[in-house]
Order: sequence, then structure tokens, then C-alpha cells
Amino acid sequence: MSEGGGDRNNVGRPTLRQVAAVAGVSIKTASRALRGEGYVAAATAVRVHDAARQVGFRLNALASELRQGGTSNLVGLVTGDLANPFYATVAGGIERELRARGLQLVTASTDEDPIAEQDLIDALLQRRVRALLIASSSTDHTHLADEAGRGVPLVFVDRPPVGVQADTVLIDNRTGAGDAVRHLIAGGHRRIGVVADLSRLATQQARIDGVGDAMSDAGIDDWRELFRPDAHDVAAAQTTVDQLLDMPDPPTALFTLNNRITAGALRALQQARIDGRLDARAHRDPESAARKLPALIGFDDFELSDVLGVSVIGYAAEEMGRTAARLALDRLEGVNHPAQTVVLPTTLIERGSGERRP
Amino acid sequence: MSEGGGDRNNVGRPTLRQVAAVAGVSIKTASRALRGEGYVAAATAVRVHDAARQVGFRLNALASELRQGGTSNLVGLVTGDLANPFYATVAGGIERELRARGLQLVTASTDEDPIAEQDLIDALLQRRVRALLIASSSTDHTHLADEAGRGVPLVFVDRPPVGVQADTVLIDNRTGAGDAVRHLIAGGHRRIGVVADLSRLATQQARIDGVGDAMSDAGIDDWRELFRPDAHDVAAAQTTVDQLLDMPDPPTALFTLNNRITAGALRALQQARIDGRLDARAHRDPESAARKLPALIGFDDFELSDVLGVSVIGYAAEEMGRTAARLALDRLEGVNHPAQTVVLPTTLIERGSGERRP
DNA sequence: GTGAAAGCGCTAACAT
DNA sequence: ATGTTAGCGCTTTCAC
Repeated sequence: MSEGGGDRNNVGRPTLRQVAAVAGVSIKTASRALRGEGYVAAATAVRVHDAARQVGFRLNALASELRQGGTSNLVGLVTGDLANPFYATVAGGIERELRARGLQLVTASTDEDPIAEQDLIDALLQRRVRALLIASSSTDHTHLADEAGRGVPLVFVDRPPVGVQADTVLIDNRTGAGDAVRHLIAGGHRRIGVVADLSRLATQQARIDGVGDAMSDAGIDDWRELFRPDAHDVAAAQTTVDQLLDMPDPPTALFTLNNRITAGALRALQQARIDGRLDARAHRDPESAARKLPALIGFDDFELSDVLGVSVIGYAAEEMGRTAARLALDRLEGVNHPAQTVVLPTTLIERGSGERRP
Repeated sequence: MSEGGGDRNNVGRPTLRQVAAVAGVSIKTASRALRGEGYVAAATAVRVHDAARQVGFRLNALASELRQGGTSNLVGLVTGDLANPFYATVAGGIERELRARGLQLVTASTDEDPIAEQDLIDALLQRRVRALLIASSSTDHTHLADEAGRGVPLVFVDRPPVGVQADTVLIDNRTGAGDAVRHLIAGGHRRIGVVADLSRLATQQARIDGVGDAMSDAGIDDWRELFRPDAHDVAAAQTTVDQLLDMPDPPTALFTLNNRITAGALRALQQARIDGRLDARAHRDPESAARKLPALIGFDDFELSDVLGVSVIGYAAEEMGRTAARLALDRLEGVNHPAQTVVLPTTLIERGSGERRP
């Protein structure tokens, strides 16, 4: 009755002790052999490995990590929505960088809810993640201040920290947005409809600031009349763009401030084309009731943007993930300078839609 | 020298013992208060909570879970590529379902490498995940057989297990693919180019089988002459389609067997259109050197497929994730019937590209 | 080369 | 309502 262990909780999972018993060695020797610590006779090592295989032993990482210092091999990533291809790509970059050092990524999505975000951060910290990467939906991170001091490297990705000093990787949103607007203005546009996501998001705010910069420089001071913030999902963006198109004096160009909004705008434009409200060749036929197809630039590159001929403000999303991971890894290796902010550049990619004339 | 603990490994992280000391209670009382177990005087509870906040206490989930039975609150998901929007959507469904029960998702991508897959599965099992969901890139899962018996619910997602009995959620690939081909044939096509991903993948094989069903029924026995397997990425698919288009007697329709291949095909078609090799109106002008744009149906729906007017074989990807999670949760709650396989239906979504005539 | 004992941080069992 | 003791599975001394 002493063997077998019973099926209390850890249902039949063999422990090191059992492996040792089967191999006829002490528990410590079994541990040494399995971890390849050396100082184990070759023959003994073989016996232990055989025993382990035989009973189906698998090291308990919980116990192992607890003993070693209470910290896991996990790195946490918190995002608003992992199904968003942008974050999925960032996560891919992080993961690849971590794998090279034997660390594993744990992801958690918050649906952009600051409360959920806090809960998930707590859960990850309780799990003793080695480092924590956050694409935050929240506007206040002061509660993370003492975590940062406790040796858990904290890296903010895509959205900057508020109320804490921490390593950060950002896109140059302001310049990128400015570039888009300058490009449209250079193309002859003055009436530019700007559609944005929730303006409480810092990235959106930065992009809006960039829009303002370029508009001011061009002397377009009433641009806010064609500014539509807070279109948070594809459907809202589609409706918003639809309304812009139906204005008595509609914009001749659109600038959409993230990938979801661009998707919504494309839907609206296509629908308008189908309805005959819009036509790329409208100007050839002054009798036509249809209006001319507006120019379009989208912030964020996206799959098939080339096929659709959509000009975008692009950047290296995977590189963003890699950079964030590296910042965290550097801290883990003891690098100890003040918080760093890495700003990644954007590129205007011309594919046709941004080059249409008024 | 006894207080403070030193900064050995767990750098300054307070333990329950320290909270108890600050609150002036025993460690067990502190535990009870923080876990809300009850049987603690209200005043004591307050003191403990204050102390915890004061010292910045955070429960060590490793220790807690080890003590409770050696199993974590994590559920593992292994996929070939989380950046693929299909898997990202599935993961979203899983995560939402798990969150409702206080479990957390750990994801790991394998880049479709069976070796990496095995390593990651091992790592997750060592971490004592409660359940393991796998969209496997491997063709043999016999090594998972004893895990399945050890109380870790195992669910195969999107791709079926080989060599183990386990719960599985699949798409009805065969029927879906057959539907696509039947639709094209009904539209008058006989020369249908079929472009597939790696044929070692079971999903691809099932889709190919479905293609074969429909072709045979229509008496098209030489379809394999226009069959192109093993186009594993977008670029390969683009090249492959390009070659199909340039055949002396090219296919009048294309069926692409997953979302990446569809993307490659769209690129090829668009490029051919730009080059003047292809024109939707070619049949109106018999003099034209351009050929007629082939019909196209893609397996897997994708973002903006509606804007592009691409007909697809779609299905509920998020639901797939939810179903997989539920199967695992049922097992955790003790449900104990034989391995179940859930097959989700597909739908042919007509958006124009699949309805073009030969 | 190998083993015995102690303890990582926490909670279950049994006191009181 | 609170405290004491033991121990989860492992690794770290330190002894042999």
C-alpha cells in the first residue's frame, strides 16, 4: 500500500521521490542526474533516466521554481486584444526573442478594459512572471511603481506609461500622422476627414497631435470640422465615414487613424461605390450624380493592403515586439540604467489610394 | 540581521510571514484573511489587509498552487503560428471562455515545427497546466497518450490527433471544400486550379479529399493536372498561381485551400491585371491579348474579404475556440465519457469572385 | 560520487 | 476566532 501514492490530487503523477525509489538511489541523486548536474556516475545516471521514463516522470516546474527563488520562467504580455493582427504580430516578435533564452510568453487580453487589465496584471505578478510587457488600455500606472522597484522588469509597448518610469517602445505616431496629412496636402487636398479611435488612448492622441501639426503648418485651421474621434470598432468607423461622404461638401481625402478604422472606411467607400454614390471617374462626367472617390491613407499597415491599393503609414510591428523583449531581457541580465524609451520610425507607403487628387 | 531578509533572489518581495508579523497575527490568520476564508474577526481582517498593502504583499501563486495540489490555473494552447488571424481568433474564443472560470491562457507558437511543438508541450506540462489545447503541426501524438490518462484534459483543435484518443474540434473541411468545387462546377467551370498548403497537414488533406469528391462526381478525372500542393506561404502561393495563369490553357477558376494561399492568389491576380495579362472584360474584346479573370473561392474567411469581393468557405473560428475550451472545462469538472469530436459546419459565402463565369 | 536534512511560500489538518 | 504543525515537490547546503 505504500507505493502507487493514491489519487488524491496530483492524480498519479510520479514525483522525484518515486523515480529515486525505482532507480534505487537517493532523491538528490535522481535530481542531479535528471538536471545533468554532473557528479553522477554514468551508470547511475542511466538508471535514473530509465526509471524516469518508465514511470512517466515530469519535473514539477512549480516546485522547482519555488525552491529556486520563487520566480518562474514566464514573461507576461497584456494587450487589449490579441486578435488584432498588430498585437498578434508584436506578440510573435516577443515570443521569438524570448524563446532564444528559454523563457515563455504568457498572454492575456483585456478587451481594452482597464479593470480587467489590472486584474490580469495582478494575476501575472502573482504567478511570478520574470518580466511584464504591457500594451496598456489604462491611463494610470502609478500602482505599478513599486513593482518596477521590486525587480520585475516592466516594459510598456505601443502605449506609454503614465505615472511610472519604465522602459517603453513606441511608434513615432506624431510624425507618422503628420507625414500622412502632409502627403495629402501636397496632393492638393484641403478638406481632409480624419477618423480616430477612442481619444483617451495615448497613441490616438499622438496621432491626432501629428494631424494638428501638419494642418496648422498648411494653414488649415478648421480641420476639426472634419475630425471624427471615438470610432472604436469597424462598424462605428464605417458609419462615421458614411456620414462624412454624405455631407453637402464632403472631404476629398480621408485619414484613418488605425487598422480597424481603415477597414471600416474601406467598407464604407466600397458600399458607396456600389450604391453609385461614388465613382473614381466621376470628374470625367459632370452630369454624374456620383461624387469623386476620396483619397485615403490609413495608419497601420495590414494584410492585403497592397492588393487593395491602400496607402498606409507602416512600421515594423514584429520589431517592436523584439525590441520590447530585449529591453526586458537586458534588465534581467542586470543592465541598470534609467528607463529607456525606444521610438520606432514610420514609413509612408504609397499604393495609390493616398495619391488620388481632389 | 534577521529582518529584511536580504536580497538573495526573491528581491525584497514580502511573504505572508512578514505580513503576519506586521499585522501582529499568525501566518495562518493572515492567510485566512487574505483569501477571505471567513472565521476571521472583522477587525483582524482589516489589520491584515492594511499590513499587506503596506508592505506590498502579493501572494506567490507558485507556492500556493504547489501546496494545493501541484497544478496551476493555467491552460495551455499550442499553435503553429499565433500571428495567423485564424489562430488568433480561436485563441480569443478560448480565452474568453476560460476567463469566466478564472483560468488563464498560456499560448505558445511552434512555427509549425513538430520538434518545437514537443518541447513546448513538455514545458507546459511541466508547468502543470490544467488542460492542454493543441493545434498540432505534428503527425504523431502517441507520446501524449499517457498524459491523456494522467488527468490533464487534452483537446485537439483544428487538426485531429493521430495515435491518441482525445477530444477534438474540427471544421468540416471535406464538405466545405466539396461545396466550393461544386459551386464552381455549377457555374460552368471544368478547369479548376486547386492550390494547397503542405499536404502532410490533415486539414489540407481533408480539403483535398473534398475536392476529389466533387470532381469525381462531376466526372472531372484529370483535375490533378491543375492541382498544386505544398505552397506553404504567401509568396509560394503567389508564384504558383502566377504559373497557373501563364499556362497555355489556364484554369478558368481557382480554389485556394487556406487564407494565406488566398492572399497569394489575390496578389498574383492583381499583378496579372496590372500587367495587362488579365482582364475581367477580356471576353468582350476577342482581339485582346488579355485573358479573362478566373473565378476564385478561398477556404477560410478573412478580414476585408467582403471589400475585395472574394467568395469564401467560412466558419465560426471564435466558436471553435469556445467549443475547445468547453470540452476541456467539462473534463475538468469530471465529465467522463469517451473522447468526443465536434465538427463545425462551413458556409459558402458568395461575394462575387466565386460567381464569375468561364 | 552520493545522501540527509532543511526549507522555498504557502495551505490543510488539527489543535485551542 | 486564532495558532501550531506538517508537508506540497523540489533544490540547496553540507556531510560523508
